[in-house]
Amino acid sequence: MIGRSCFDKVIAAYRRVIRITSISYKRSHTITQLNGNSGSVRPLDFREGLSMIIEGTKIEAASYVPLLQECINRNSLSEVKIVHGHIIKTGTHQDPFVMTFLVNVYAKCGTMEEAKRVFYNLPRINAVAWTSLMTGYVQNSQPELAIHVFLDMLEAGAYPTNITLGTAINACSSMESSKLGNQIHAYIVKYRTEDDTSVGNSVCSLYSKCGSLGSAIKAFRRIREKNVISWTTVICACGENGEAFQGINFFVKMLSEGIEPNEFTLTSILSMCSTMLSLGVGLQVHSLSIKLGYESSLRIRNCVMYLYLRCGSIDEAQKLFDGMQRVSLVTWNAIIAGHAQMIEIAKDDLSAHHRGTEALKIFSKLNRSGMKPDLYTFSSVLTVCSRLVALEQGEQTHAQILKTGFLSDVVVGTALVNMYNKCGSIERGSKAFVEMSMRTLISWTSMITGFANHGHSQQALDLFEDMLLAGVRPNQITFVGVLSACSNAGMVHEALNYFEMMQKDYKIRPVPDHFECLIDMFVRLGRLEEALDFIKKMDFEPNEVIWSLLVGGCRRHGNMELGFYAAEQLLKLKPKDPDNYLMLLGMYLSAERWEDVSRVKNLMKEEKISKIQYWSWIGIKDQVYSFKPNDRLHPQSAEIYKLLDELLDRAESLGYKSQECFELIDEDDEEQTFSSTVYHSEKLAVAFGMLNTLNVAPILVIKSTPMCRDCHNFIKVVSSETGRQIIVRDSKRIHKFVNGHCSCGDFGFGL
DNA sequence: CTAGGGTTAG
Repeated sequence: MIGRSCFDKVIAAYRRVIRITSISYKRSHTITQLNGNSGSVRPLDFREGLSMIIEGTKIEAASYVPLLQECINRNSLSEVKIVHGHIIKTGTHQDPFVMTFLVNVYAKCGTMEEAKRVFYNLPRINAVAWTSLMTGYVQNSQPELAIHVFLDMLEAGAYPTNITLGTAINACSSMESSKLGNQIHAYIVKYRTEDDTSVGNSVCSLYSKCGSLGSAIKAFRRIREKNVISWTTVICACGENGEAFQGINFFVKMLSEGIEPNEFTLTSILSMCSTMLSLGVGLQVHSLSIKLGYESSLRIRNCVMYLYLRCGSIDEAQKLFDGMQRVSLVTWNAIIAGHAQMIEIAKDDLSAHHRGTEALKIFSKLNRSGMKPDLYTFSSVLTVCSRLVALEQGEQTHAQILKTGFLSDVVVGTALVNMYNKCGSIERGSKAFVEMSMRTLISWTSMITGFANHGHSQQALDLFEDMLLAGVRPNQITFVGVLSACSNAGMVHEALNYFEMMQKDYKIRPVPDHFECLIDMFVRLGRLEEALDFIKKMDFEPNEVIWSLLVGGCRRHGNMELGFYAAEQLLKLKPKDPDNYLMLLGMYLSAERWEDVSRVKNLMKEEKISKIQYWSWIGIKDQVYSFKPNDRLHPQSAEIYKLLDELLDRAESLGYKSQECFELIDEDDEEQTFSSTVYHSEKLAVAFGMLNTLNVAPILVIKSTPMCRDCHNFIKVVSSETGRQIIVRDSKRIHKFVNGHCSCGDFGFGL
């Protein structure tokens, strides 16, 4: 980074020179045009050219250009060096045109050191050469250096062309320095080159990057002869500034004026369709791009695939992916992220789980393909691991990240912290957090929430105070973590304090999530009247979660009158969460209110509540094993039940009493019946885990519905009897069983 | 001269 005084120097120098040279634009322009004309030399085929070079045959100077161009397309620095060597051998390094082009070539290959060396050895340095070096620095994310070159150029007495000015503006755009940009723009206006197409394009882009769409559109309007780049720039400006719809309008106008979009235009429009989730428009653009001959364009294919993913048509996306012969890393990343995103919105846990394992499969395919994953890949994969509670895969990914050096990236680091926390290892999560060299709001929030979910309330609150001391401003989500920490520990006083702090000090409006934490807290403490008071105080209607918390609390604390009232409210909302139907059925059943039981069942049919699936699953190595209640399909069934019966006996001798717990069982395909069962799916999965993992390894089980009280008691005893850590993540929270205790404080199970 | 597509907390 260079200081502001340097910019002032640039401006001062620029001011000096532009006064003397303002008349000479025309002349510089001709130089460009002359250089742009490569004459009537027959272009060489790449292979032909390269073999001539290897044989040492002399080739014409102008033939080097298409040859080098092909090297760029193939992104092959080694081939560039071969050609460069030949240029020197044949004495063509005296040719200013070829050598200037070589500056571009090295810049495009990302090696600015080489580009600089060629530049300083040029036989003659003209405006095009200066501009090439500047462009190189802008492209390689060193805009400050581009401005330095600009200054050198002016001091050397060279005349900036329109393209030079445009490049200087581009450097300002990358630095997001509207100040310097404005200054240069002022001179552009003064010397009336504003209506020039390439200058105007750059100015339009500058204002878009600086966040003023209005100025960007004005700059666009002032361009006399708008080309496809001008249109693309203004369309992108709309997209970048959250006005995708306006961008589409510009696109339509562009088409009606007979300007043909190119690959850039099409990809920009397609990604805007993705953000707007307008699959229909996007597909029309896709067929337009096929008509225009871009059917095999990888970039357009990536965009269309991403469009499908965003709009939830994952199968279409997968089909497109499978049909692509050539893919880029972005293609892989998009399909992995797409599957990861589908985990959230999947209809049921089993299909969500399927999405996740699919994503991990694609990731290992990517690794086998020889392409190197990057920080985007790793962030997505870690997210998938955390959602699947796939600790082993997460550890492997962690190792791979260490090897490839992406751990220094703050997003990857945050995803890693989150993965360990979600997979039950708060120790490694907090270790990874401490080791981060930089933390964002999201990192802090993730760790606070991690502590809260693991029942480490005090640590969550301490960390929150650290965060404030570090000068990071909490947001709504941070406070959800803080309040849930208070709620889990029953810290009423602290909860109310933080709730007030959030509103008064940080001006954050409470959302339902915040109230849910508070109401949950009062309900757990059996302070049902206070919970009800709080509900009355909210400035929005109580939602499904809030009523269901109240119903659950009333059942637990035996306040049936309030319980039935809350249940009525819940029924009125026609809940979406299958767990709530289960809870209501349980309540009415134990109260022997048969009419209400059938009322709930009818509502379930009416609302098309999918069958409640009591699946549990466990991942061992790369395989995932799933279990239904009383599952006997598994090949190891005999061993599983034998171990389970042994454990039940041992537990009973220690005072564990099996309790009747109800789950809805699928007896035939049509009807769900209510029945009690000892062999709940989580018991089976835990036993299976014991049989198939090392004695020291923690057992990780996921369950699609809340754990019941019986399984919770049983697994507590098992954890102390066997000395194994057992982690069950159910649909509500994480339960970490260690030495007979659960991190949820025994308030976190279902019925 | 446009420089596009993919990531983290709930």
